[in-house]
Amino acid sequence: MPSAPAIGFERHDHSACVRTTLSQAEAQCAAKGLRLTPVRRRTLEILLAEHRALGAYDLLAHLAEEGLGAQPPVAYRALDFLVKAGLAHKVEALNAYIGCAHAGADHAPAFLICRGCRSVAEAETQPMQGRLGDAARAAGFKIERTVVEAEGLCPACQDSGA
Amino acid sequence: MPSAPAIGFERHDHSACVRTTLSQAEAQCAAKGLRLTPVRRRTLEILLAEHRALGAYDLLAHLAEEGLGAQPPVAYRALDFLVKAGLAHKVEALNAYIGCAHAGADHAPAFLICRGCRSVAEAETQPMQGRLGDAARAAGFKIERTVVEAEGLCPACQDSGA
DNA sequence: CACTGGATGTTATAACATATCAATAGCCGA
DNA sequence: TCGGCTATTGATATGTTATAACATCCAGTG
Repeated sequence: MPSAPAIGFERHDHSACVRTTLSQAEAQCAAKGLRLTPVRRRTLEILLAEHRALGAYDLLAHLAEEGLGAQPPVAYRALDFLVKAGLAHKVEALNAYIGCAHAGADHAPAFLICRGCRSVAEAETQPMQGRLGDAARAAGFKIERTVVEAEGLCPACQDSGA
Repeated sequence: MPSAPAIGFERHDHSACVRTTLSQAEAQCAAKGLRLTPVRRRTLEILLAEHRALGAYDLLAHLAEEGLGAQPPVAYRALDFLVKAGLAHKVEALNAYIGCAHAGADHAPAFLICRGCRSVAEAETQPMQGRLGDAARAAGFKIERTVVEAEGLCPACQDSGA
């Protein structure tokens, strides 16, 4: 079983990881016959570049600056597309959105959310394992999607005496 | 380690479970020096009686009917109190609130959310166990609160051909 | 070309949540 | 009992997140 550790809180070369992920996204969309249109592509790029959870209206502000649309549906449509395509996720605890750090297969993400700096690290879960899976089996419940999020403090914010 | 299975999707005697939970809540508040005022008590009663996730404004409509206040802050204050006291929970995936099924100690709830009938079952998790705990330890992340929710179909809604 | 389906543009509104300030009620020590 | 503190409530306004509804455009296909 492959392990997918959080890659979240270390510094790294954003511009490189954005480029890589973006080209992977293009390849995937091409392969699946999905259209990564300018708004959608730019939306993903913004999410990846920020590397943190962004509200739909924050995103919309970015898009509006660039003449890519100024009404809420523009942002929500792009986000819906990316989420459905597995290229972004919604962080429910924040009502915010984040670019997927593991572009690729369908997966059940889990998030570590720092309340200090609002950065978010993505890990993987196995939904049917653990307590939630036990409860679902016991109840005869059929899981279609899972939300697994932890709020707390990242190492940096623990140090800076939060 | 005590097991706390979901009690969610079976029929049972609501009025009895509401009464019981409510009197437990009163006892707890008395013990901790918290004030279970009329609005708060009635809010909890409504949540327990519904036995499903209720939006803040749905709740507010109930309260308004009874002359307990008609402005949003009334509902949100009551909900905040109950959530902080561990007597209710917020279901993040629904932006909705539910009475706690295990009135009592601090706990990390997990929810099974039926998209068919919007009923919600509550189970328990152990935050630091499983993948999320692994990821947190690996990242040096300090978990303060967890959100664990599964969306899908309850047995009844699976049968009724959803 | 004409048709079809997805994507976009636009307006409006629904749904969820909080800031702020004034008034009141319960509590506790002097 | 008085005074002062704090929690609670009342009320208005506003901020934030999300979707409904409908028109238009545009690319690919028969």
